Amino acid sequence: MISQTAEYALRAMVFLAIRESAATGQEIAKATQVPPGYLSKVMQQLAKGKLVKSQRGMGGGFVLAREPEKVSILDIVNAVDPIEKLLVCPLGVQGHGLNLCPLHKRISEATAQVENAFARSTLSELIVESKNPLCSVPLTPSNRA
Amino acid sequence: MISQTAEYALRAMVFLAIRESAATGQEIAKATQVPPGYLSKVMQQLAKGKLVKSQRGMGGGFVLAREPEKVSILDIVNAVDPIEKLLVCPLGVQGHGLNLCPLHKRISEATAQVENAFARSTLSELIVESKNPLCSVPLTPSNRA
DNA sequence: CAATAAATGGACCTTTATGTCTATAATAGT
DNA sequence: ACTATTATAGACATAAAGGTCCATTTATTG
Repeated sequence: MISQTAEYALRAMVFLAIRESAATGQEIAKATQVPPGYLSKVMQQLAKGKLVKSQRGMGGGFVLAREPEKVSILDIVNAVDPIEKLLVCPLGVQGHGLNLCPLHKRISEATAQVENAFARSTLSELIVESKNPLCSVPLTPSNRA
Repeated sequence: MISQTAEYALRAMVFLAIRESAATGQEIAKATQVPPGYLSKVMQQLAKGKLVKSQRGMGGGFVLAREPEKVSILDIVNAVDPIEKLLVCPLGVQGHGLNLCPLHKRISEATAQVENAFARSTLSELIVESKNPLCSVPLTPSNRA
């Protein structure tokens, strides 16, 4: 459904939202169980997508760039791994602009459904909704603010 | 949304449904614009999934194993590339059996939506619904029955 | 039986996604 | 100014998906 990379990005964002203060890559990686080296790549993409702000040096790390209410799941997924849209017929056939054949219309509709669902969910919903945000990632002394 | 392989499988099945008689791998590959060598792999998977019947030798090829009304898009996708279900928390956390955290619940729900949408569409719908099935794949002399 | 036409199975190659490692650049504290 | 800490960038490695090729098997026809 979504790529591994998108999963990682979502976990990291949820973690930052829970935490409400800067966290280093190491901390995020540990808490979210993402390979540290790879996480840094993902965080870079999130930074480029203006979803987090990064700060180097001591006391630095990553912080959300916006309120959790204003970040959708779709924003996050798109930042690292844009959902491809299928606006063009995968066969080489020209001439039916947006008039996709029934097969591709079905696929396109399913994609749109997912996009809408993801666009409607905000980061804030993901943390207030349960006592178990992020599958109970523990806020240990090392990753608590 | 769906893998390349699943796309290929769907195209091949639509083609067979339109055609209503046996077609060889070559014919299907040409009509659906799938690399012939790869298509044969895909067809094998469809055969193992009992969606098509295969026949070797002269006059052989592939035929649908069931009426197009009784084959769903989901059947086809599952035959070649099962949608992974996310029933287990991707973090290592034990203990919340089906009680996924909000994040994973969202992803899981989106997956379920797509599955339902695909389960509801049948192959027959894909061919009767328009004059342009399969993005106007032409039935040339070489691929017509 | 021989020849041809097809699918099957397996080995192999290529590309993309995922993951690792290291050197560099920026920042803060001393 | 120096050192420690942190993100950044890029090279590299591994795994998975996509794709090619060929020998083998099964079937049909003459």
